[in-house]
Amino acid sequence: MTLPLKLIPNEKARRVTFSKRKSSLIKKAYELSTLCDVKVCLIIKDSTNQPSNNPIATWPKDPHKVRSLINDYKIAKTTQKPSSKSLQNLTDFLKERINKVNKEIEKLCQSQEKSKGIVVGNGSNQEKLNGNQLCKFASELDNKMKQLNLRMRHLISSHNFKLQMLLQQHQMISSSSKAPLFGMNYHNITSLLNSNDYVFDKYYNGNGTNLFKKINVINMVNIMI
Amino acid sequence: MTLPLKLIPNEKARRVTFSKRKSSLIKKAYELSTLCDVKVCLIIKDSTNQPSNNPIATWPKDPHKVRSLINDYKIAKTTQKPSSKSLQNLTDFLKERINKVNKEIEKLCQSQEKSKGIVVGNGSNQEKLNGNQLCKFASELDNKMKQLNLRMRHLISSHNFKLQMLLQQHQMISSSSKAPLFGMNYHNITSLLNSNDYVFDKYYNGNGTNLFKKINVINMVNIMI
DNA sequence: TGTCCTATGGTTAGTGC
DNA sequence: CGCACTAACCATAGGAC
Repeated sequence: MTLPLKLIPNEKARRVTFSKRKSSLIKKAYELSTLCDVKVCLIIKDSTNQPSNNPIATWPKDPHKVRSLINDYKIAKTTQKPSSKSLQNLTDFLKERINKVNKEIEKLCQSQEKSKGIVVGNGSNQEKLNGNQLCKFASELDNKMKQLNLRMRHLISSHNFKLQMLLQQHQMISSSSKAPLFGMNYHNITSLLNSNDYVFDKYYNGNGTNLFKKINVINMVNIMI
Repeated sequence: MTLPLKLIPNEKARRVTFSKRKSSLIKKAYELSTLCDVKVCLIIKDSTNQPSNNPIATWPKDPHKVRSLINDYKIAKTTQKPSSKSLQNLTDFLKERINKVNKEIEKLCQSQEKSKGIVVGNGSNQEKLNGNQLCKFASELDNKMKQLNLRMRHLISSHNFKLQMLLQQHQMISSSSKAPLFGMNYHNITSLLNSNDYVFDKYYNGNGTNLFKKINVINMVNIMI
């Protein structure tokens, strides 16, 4: 009957159709995965559903498999861009990337300045905040943390990629470990890795209990860029 | 013709089938999303493909939409468990969560100890690493960073959730902002937020240039748990 | 690789219970 | 709400190009 490809107006019909088509879609995903030996992940969020039920269905149901494919996707996303640009020159590429990151930081900072949050921590009117303001502050804080989280992920993957490029380039240039790369020798790099809070010695020597107390990845990235 | 639901042995037939069924699956995902106004995300990884092409296809193609739904999924995953446990007591819930996090940390640390990395940073044999060893080290580092990244995301979202719970609980108990919550008053919380490297005053007062140099979220989380 | 074609079988909107 | 049914529609394996 070739129903038009737009939102089904009748709510009941829509829910029935959703249920049926969701099953079929999951079945098809399973078939594709089985027949062709590929990893498939399906995430369906039904925001109209009552919030008591879990509004997000996935295939596969196993969260580990979902997480695994999401990681694959993210890794592919961060590593595919350089190849598309024919990888002209490593320094040019890094410069470009640094510019991009700096612009993003600038943009983010400006958008932060525009949004007026509740002023806290300057020591004068902290005690005047009431419960409602506290909640508002919590919400604000939550948003900021999410933004920072995204930012950190980006910086971390950016840093990982750059470090790997540096070291691979280093290997290509010379088999001797003493050859300088971009003005840094191996000692510089290891110093960098061990600088400040980034304690790799404890980490690799098996004493991992203080692992998460000392890590300040942001500082590393700031040194790198 | 009811082909059996198992891997298609013929490679060419498999690729053809994969291509056809992938299109159909994407079409179905699009139809479901349009007809029923739900967010759908499809990730397909074809590992058999040659690595030159991007082996991961998604629907929608827009990475922002993919990222958005992935975030929705992660949020739902972290917040769905308490509701299933009827949210008995907040402190019990937090204790349980703390135990869980600690166990995960322990597990992670143990798995770290088992995998033998190249020993760096102890100052004795750094200079003896050659180019190959450097690359190996870079690869190791990359893996560790990925794990740390995952870990940090988890701790951050965990922290966000707990803080929000605390503040909402605080509002429920009393409209006065001076009521203590779990032995902490409002001043404690703001002190906590402003402690160490977490400089919210600069952040909120618009001087955001040093924003990313000072943040040490891990310390915050360690204080909270 | 992609497209077209076709017979076959699977999917689905609508209906009834 | 879920299940069963059915006619119409669609997906798809296989083949050809």
